[in-house]
Amino acid sequence: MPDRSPRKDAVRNRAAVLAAADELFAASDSTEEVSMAEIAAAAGVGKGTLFRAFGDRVGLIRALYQARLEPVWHAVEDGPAPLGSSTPPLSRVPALLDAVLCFKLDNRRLALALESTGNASPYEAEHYERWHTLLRDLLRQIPGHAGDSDFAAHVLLAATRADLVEHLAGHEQFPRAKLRAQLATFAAAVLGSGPPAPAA
Amino acid sequence: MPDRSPRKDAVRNRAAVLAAADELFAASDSTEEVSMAEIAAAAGVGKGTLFRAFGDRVGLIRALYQARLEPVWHAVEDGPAPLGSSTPPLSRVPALLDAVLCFKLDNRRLALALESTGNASPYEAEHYERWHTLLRDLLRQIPGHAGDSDFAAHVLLAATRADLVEHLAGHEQFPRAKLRAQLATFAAAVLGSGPPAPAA
DNA sequence: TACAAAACGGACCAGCGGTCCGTATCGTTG
DNA sequence: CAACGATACGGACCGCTGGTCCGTTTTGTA
Repeated sequence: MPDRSPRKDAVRNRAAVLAAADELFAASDSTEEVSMAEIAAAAGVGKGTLFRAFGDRVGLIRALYQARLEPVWHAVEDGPAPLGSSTPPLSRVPALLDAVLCFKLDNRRLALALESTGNASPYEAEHYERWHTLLRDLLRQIPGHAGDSDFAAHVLLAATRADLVEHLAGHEQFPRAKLRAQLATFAAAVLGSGPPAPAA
Repeated sequence: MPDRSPRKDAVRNRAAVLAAADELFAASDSTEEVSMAEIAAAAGVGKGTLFRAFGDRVGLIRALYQARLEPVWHAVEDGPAPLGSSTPPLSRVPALLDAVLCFKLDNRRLALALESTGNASPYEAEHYERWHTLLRDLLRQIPGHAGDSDFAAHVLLAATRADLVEHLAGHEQFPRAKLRAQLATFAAAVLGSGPPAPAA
């Protein structure tokens, strides 16, 4: 019996903090302006509890992010087409990119917070590595695709970066559909290294 | 006489601060760990002086960045081929991207600091807008190029983002030449032709 | 019911970016 | 050269932050 099961109040408080943080982040313009003390107060919990449960600020944000991301990952790993593994690479890649883009659109504040929290590079987070590895391996399987798949995967993912999405969708008021279409077009151009079919 | 010319000690101190900041940033792993007080001390100046000269932290970093960037801009606006405006778009675009990449490689810490300083999105900085506008207009002039030039310009620039460059060149130890070649290949694919021949 | 083990919470801390204002320097004018 | 506004200096000072500590309370088991 190496692990003890966590106590009831601990899990309740953890959930309360998660919920409070989620709400506060969603309500504020920038994540930076929500302090840990505020989150603790909103959750009806002491600061010590908050830090014991999540370690530090990034720990909290990461936990929230992972929770939101989990269903998407599930769809990618076990789900049906076009996200699931039964899809051929040439159509799965755009589907994945679209899913990532939609996720960022739906979780703007959170993604922004995670990708630009102080010092830590988003490229060292393990969820990035998962996306990158998957995408890279798919690109390798596409016959016509020239160039280095590793780098191409990085760039395609960079097209969905939270602050770029925020700039286009938020500051420049691009509608969701337009962004998705542009990303799809761009991905198509990259995938078939020759000139792509005329845009619709 | 709307402007007064600045006092001599003011300009001397400004230069001292700039030099000290430059050195400290270059010496530290992450810009975040260099405090304003340290910079002031290293420059042999009071904190007040520092803040009066640059406004705030981002002001200082931006001033440093602009100073480094100026020669590159000069080469792009008035210089000879392949960066200058006499170059045809199809070969000028890769040259510009390469110049940006090299600049980021040569100024890793600084670029990293500017692109991820706290809250401010790098997409609202005016130097970004200059690059983006130039690149977008060039893309529009390329006949075979399909898709939205505005978005494509964003993505191509995203391929040179400081933290991606840092991840690849620093953490993954990619040699400089490899990165440049990969970016060139990728850009060529986007521009609408197959893989290019040159690989110097 | 007794009693460890685990979790709580908020006073507390060091350090940050940024401000303020009494003092020192500049450079201009007679 | 003297004198005197204007300008810049510098570091004590402020509010606030993320993060820690430890006496107190809750939990669950024997």
